[in-house]
Amino acid sequence: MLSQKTKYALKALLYLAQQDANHISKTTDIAEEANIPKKFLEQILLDLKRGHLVGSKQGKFGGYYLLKSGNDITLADIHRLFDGAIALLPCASLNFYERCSDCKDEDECLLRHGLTAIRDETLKAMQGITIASLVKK
Amino acid sequence: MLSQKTKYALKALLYLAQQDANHISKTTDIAEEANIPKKFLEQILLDLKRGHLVGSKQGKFGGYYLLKSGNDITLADIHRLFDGAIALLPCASLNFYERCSDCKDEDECLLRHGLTAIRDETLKAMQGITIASLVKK
DNA sequence: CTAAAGCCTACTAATTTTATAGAATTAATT
DNA sequence: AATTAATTCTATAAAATTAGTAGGCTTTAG
Repeated sequence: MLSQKTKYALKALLYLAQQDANHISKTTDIAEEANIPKKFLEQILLDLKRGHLVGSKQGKFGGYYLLKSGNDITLADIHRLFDGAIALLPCASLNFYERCSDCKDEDECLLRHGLTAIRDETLKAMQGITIASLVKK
Repeated sequence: MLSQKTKYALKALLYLAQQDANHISKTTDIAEEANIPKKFLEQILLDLKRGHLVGSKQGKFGGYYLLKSGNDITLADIHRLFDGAIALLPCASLNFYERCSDCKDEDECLLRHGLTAIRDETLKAMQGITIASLVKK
């Protein structure tokens, strides 16, 4: 399951994607429209900024806007930014690889292979879902 | 990502699937072979029993054994038993449906549809992985 | 100078996860 | 009947994660 944070991030991105080009959205407006606690959303938008998915303008009349086209922001990107690995085990992850602490011999592990296959399929599916595709509904 | 509990459950089931027919395995043996804390494994095996995936024999020379063929135990089953929903949001779940607390109107939600599609694909993939398929490697 | 916005850090409360402990129960063997 | 070795059950605890809050700082338009 997605964390609240990831869900909120998706909702915020959907909001931004539905605005006119060059429109800048205030945190307050996104929070109200998408029903997200404002202070929590602030942090999420900052994370999205650090992830180079949105840009911001500071000061009065500032706010946030999409940096990339909605077609170029996939569910996989957002999942990785907030919830981390897409694979079911760290040892099967491309971007967040780690050994399992309890694993005696990774090459002999019966789980890894199957879970790597799952990762490939899930990843492909997640890369097929973009902010733009969600807006189109 | 899978929880430790789910991973341990998978490892325990793999162990059981590799034993001779009618063999009964002690918790201690599974724990040692699969590198799982014994007391934690006890609880997991009980959960597997309550989930009707394994059977047990009590008393001296007791232990656990698979109730179903390894072909009939899928990754989806185990995920649902320990980690719950396979869908990314509760509102997109078949077996663990719940409304999102922050959702204004579920029918209008842009997220649900895409996430339902993901669930279908992930579920299909997870149902394709069985204990038997993992053992075959 | 002021108002209104984003930026940043720290903290907190609740929940979940990952175990551990110990007693009760069951069953085979002596 | 006693012993031994196993599962079963309930409670507890420590650690990590999640979700959210608080408050001050910085930036920019007017």
